[in-house]
Amino acid sequence: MREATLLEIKETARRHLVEHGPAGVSLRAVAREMGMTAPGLYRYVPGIDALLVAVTADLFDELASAVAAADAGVPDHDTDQRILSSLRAFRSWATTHRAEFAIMFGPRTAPEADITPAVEAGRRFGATFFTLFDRLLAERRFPLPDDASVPDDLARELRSFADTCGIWTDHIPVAAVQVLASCWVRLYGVVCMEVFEHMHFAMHDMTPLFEAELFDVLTGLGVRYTPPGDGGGTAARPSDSSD
Amino acid sequence: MREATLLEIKETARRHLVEHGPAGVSLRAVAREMGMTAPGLYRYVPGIDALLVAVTADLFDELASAVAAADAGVPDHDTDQRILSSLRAFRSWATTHRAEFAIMFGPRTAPEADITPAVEAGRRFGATFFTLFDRLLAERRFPLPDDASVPDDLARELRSFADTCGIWTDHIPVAAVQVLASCWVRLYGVVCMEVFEHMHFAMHDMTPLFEAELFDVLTGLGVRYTPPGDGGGTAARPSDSSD
DNA sequence: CAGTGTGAGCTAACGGTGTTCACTAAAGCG
DNA sequence: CGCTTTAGTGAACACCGTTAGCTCACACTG
Repeated sequence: MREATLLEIKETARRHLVEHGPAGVSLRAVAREMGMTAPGLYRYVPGIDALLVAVTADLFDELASAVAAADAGVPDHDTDQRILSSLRAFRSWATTHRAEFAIMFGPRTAPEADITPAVEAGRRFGATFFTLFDRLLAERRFPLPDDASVPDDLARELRSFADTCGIWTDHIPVAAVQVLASCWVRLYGVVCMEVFEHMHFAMHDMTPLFEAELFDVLTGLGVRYTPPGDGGGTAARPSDSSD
Repeated sequence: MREATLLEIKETARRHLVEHGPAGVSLRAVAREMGMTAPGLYRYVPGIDALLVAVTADLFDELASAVAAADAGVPDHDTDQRILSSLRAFRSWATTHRAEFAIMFGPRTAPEADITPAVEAGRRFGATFFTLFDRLLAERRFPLPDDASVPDDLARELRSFADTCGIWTDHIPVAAVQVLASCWVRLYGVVCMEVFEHMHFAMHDMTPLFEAELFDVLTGLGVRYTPPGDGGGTAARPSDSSD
């Protein structure tokens, strides 16, 4: 009953989000479309900001599901392909859900205090990759730099990060956490760039650049890269199969 | 006369931007603060969107100036330090001008057609780094991968990118452009992450992570990294001087 | 069954927004 | 002086978020 209405509110808001952009989501419009009036929505949601946060949280779960589905779509033992598939699913979801991605990964507007549901969902999303990375670590795919080579202040921050994200710091060296952070920053950067269209004036298709970054990142991680449509035979550089 | 008024409008808008966030910029408020009424502003600016775009364009110029100043602050011949200083200036400006950075590098809201002044200014900003990178290239600091190793589709996009940005494609191999793009994506990613505070729940000071990325990127470019406060003596890893 | 809550949803209102239109007043110019 | 251009205003329209007070239907209780 009540749950269903809240769900419908969020769904309507999300539709408005994709159709009119983040600024186009308004309580009044959502209410109108549901055959209600704006004040009625206050029975379900404490305000427009909270509604956006709730929608954002749901989106993180949806993205996590999409990534998990891609992960589950390849044989369990094939770690390489699982990672490849998961990361491509992340980008694919991002590029096909630009407005959603914008409110999830774009600049924050609300004060940090009241976005906890969203960061909670974001953490669940991150966990998808953490477990895959953990497996990579267990398989000792790449030479891990010595923990002593990571400076004290960075180590402190990385430990804090790992703790908060539920990575077992006693099992995993800080150097590994740094590698993880570095890889994530790289992929986040290229996807942000693409979705926010900051290169659109100069580069119309960002796929090759993303694939190149993916190749570099994964190679550095000891993971075998295979080009997008490939069944997994040749470990060539991105799109080299066309040469 | 007229120029001055437009300038005052943009300055007022910018102040509102930093004080109340991107959504807090309103024509009415700007006009009120200037002792005018909102419709009067339409003599100078075709609407709120265009005002934001104009402000964004100015911000790119300001950021470019800040970077250029940092660049000019070190001896001309010291390419390493110039790059280091420029990139740190970029991050420094970003972190001290979060709201401004958000509308410059965050998700786009206006259709691409009418943001040309901003992308024009953005290109001027990029040029600062292009010339430094060009110099690095001329000094043959790092082994350049073979052009044949970059896939066709990526090469096409990179050439388009280089052309639009005014990099002489006949002088510079595509592989170099790829290296440049990769480096930029990395630094953009880490700074975005910091300014948008996507890790703030888990990592409170992003300086060490940025410096670590800077170290990695520059090392890969054959540039000698020196820790922030350092005069330039030891080429240690970030913050290692404290050990 | 009568009475009493309780909660969903409404109307009205306040203050804010972007934008348009018709208008005034002043300045420049032949 | 008369005319044109231009800066700026006031009123209006259509939105927005949010609050306060209200109605009405349902459920529960004596």
